[in-house]
Amino acid sequence: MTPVVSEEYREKKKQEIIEHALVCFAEKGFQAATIDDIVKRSKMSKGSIYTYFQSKEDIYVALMNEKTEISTQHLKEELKKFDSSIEKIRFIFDIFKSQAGRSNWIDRVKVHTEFYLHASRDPDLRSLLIERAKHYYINVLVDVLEEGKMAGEIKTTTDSEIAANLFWSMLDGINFQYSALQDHYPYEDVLEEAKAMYIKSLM
Amino acid sequence: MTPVVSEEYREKKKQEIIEHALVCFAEKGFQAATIDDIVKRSKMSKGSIYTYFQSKEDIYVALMNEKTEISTQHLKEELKKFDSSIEKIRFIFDIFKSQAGRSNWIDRVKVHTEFYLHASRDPDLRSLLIERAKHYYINVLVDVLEEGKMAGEIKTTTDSEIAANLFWSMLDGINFQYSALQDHYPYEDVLEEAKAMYIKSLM
Amino acid sequence: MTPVVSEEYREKKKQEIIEHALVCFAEKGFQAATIDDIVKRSKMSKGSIYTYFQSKEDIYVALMNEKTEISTQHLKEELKKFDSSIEKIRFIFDIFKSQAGRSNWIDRVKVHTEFYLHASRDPDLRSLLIERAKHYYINVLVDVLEEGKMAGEIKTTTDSEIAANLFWSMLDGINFQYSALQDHYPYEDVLEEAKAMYIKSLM
Amino acid sequence: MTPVVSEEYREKKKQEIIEHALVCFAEKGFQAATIDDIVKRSKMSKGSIYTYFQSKEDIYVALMNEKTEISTQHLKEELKKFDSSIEKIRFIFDIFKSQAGRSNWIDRVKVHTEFYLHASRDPDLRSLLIERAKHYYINVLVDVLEEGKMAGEIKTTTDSEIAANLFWSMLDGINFQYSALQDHYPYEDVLEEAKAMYIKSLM
DNA sequence: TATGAATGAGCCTTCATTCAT
DNA sequence: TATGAATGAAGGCTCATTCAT
Repeated sequence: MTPVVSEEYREKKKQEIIEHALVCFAEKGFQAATIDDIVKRSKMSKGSIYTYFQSKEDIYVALMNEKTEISTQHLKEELKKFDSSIEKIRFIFDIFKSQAGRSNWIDRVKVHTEFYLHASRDPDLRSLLIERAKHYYINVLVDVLEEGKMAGEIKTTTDSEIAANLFWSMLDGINFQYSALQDHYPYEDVLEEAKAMYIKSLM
Repeated sequence: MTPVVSEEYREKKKQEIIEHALVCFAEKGFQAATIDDIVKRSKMSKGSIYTYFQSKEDIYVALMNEKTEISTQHLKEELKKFDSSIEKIRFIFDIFKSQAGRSNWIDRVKVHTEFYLHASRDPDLRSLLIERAKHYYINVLVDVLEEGKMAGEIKTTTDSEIAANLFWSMLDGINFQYSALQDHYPYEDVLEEAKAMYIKSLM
Repeated sequence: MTPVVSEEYREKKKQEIIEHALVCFAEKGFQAATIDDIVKRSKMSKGSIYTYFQSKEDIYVALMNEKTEISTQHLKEELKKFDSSIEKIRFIFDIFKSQAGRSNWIDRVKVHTEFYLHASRDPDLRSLLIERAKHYYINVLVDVLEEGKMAGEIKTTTDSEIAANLFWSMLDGINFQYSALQDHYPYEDVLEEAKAMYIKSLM
Repeated sequence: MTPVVSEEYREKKKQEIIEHALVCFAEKGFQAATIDDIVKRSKMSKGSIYTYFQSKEDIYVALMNEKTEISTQHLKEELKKFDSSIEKIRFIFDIFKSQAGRSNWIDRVKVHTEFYLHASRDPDLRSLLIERAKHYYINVLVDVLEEGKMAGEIKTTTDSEIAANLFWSMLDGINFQYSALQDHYPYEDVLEEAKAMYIKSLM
């Protein structure tokens, strides 16, 4: 067992690399971004990067596994603060809305989208993706919706699974368009409209 | 001096290359797919491909410029068949639904998504993309919605531009999730749900 | 035996190709110039060019074998017009001087130089080159010099072969510098100076 | 952050590549010589060569910028050793004469000639060439000649610039013929004759 | 651990030449 | 004879990864 300090150091270093890699991948795409790009950005040596990660792909996967504000883990905690299901859903939309100005939000969306594409081509990653989509994102929403049905907030004819899928698909689409069109896309307005529409459809 | 081969022959050849390229790009992604992959698939020679296209990117762009069932040009024509705005919107959802089984629909979506990502990084392509998004897709919907408002089908408080953006974003998101998760994604059900939700929100 | 007319036609065509090829080779160099360049310039088809020449190299060699104003064949005839050896030498310098303005003189020099380089690497061409240098160019001068010695115009201590070599080397060098530096090189003045110097050294 | 390898190491490596490239370029010409040829000769990896040079052309230019025994820099130093202008001129001829046996002299001349041709087609390189020809080679000779005129060694009617151009053109031509014809060319004799002729013309 | 030089497989593209029409 | 599409070998260059220091 290596000492804790060393482990912390490793973690800090990995995190640093991941952050710089995110920008590189967002800027050029995973394939087009080179290790040398990350080297330049992170001001680390090429060898160093390979002490912390086994391959470029490894950095990519680590980057996607990273905790973000919208990770389900974190999301679940946050949602506990609300009693109403509708409020919970409102809250999720608002989290996205609050990302609007964030400097690296578009970067994250781009990398996320590309990673989906990438993973859809790799059997192992694809399984992981499906697993995560199903058991994490979908389930978080399904729980909220079921809860809402029980509480009488949401009409019982709603198919939670379908509705949950629609929920995340819609957000994905909005984020994606935003990441591509940026200033030419009315991100916040569309999110607000989507929120109203989605909630209306549940009631 | 009449050309040895007809213009139609050239067009047929280009189309052939594009079709094989679509599969290759979908399978591996634009970057990872090699000209040799296209050579193998199309059973043409490498040189031949370069007689019809200037570069790999050129094939990519041609592929995206291709007329499809969902091209706005075609869409506008089709929409004229309907009187009601709501019916028009229903129709668009149904076009997508009808793609569900189509062999290369997922390929098309993947390539479309990746192209968006790709274009968002290239100033020239990006301008083209924004132009097209705005003046084609958005406007088609805006026209339908405005028409619906005039006809009293759609509530006048609707902001057509926002609603139009939401419409296409939602479809993009649904298609994207479908292309990534495939059998694990209830494409048709989600589309049906989205249709109901969207229409409800307009009334 | 094909009819004479057809042979003339072939010759005319070949000549045409050669002329366009000269410009292409001069502009880009033999290697960098492509058959397509010649196609574009000559407005013939690629296939046509290959009916008259077996290969790019073939055009190159034909181009070098072409009769020019400075070809020894032609030169010998011209020199007969002069009685004095010194006058003959003067005349040769003046031929070069008269090329100064000629539109394609620099092209010819460039192609000539490059062909020398090229031929020096190909055993067959190299033999041809040596043969031609020796038995043609050198001998023309040697004859003139020997004649001059006999006539008492040129001092008998002159080694004709060395002097002949020096003569052509000097001209080669002057032409070469001119072709490279063009307007920045005082071609005519240098030729005049060289003429004076060379003649002085013979007497 | 000290570099892992010293600057001298890098310089040594570059030099090594240049030396092998010289042979390759001389053997086949710049265009025909491939990076793989240099790889084979130098026994380095392809990637390695690209760590030290940006492109094939880059190696070519570096090769031409290299210090040689006949570089003006070096020449100027050497010429200081002589008081008499005539002696200086003699000395330059003798330097060339001393190259006669040198293993890579012919290679150098070939590459030099081809580079001139090459540079005459590239605007940037052409400017460099003209600059260098004028301000270096020509000026070295002009200085010697002017000095000689002042000292009464050289007749004052001589136009130094013309004479200087003739000087280098003549040497270029002699070297070029030698490089092409090799054993079939009486290099040393021609140089000796040229020396006598040139000096005689100055007095 | 840190560094960056070394490696070489792999890719896009070019182009001389062939050949069916 | 004329045309230009088809061919595929070959070449310059990149870049993920390794490894000696």
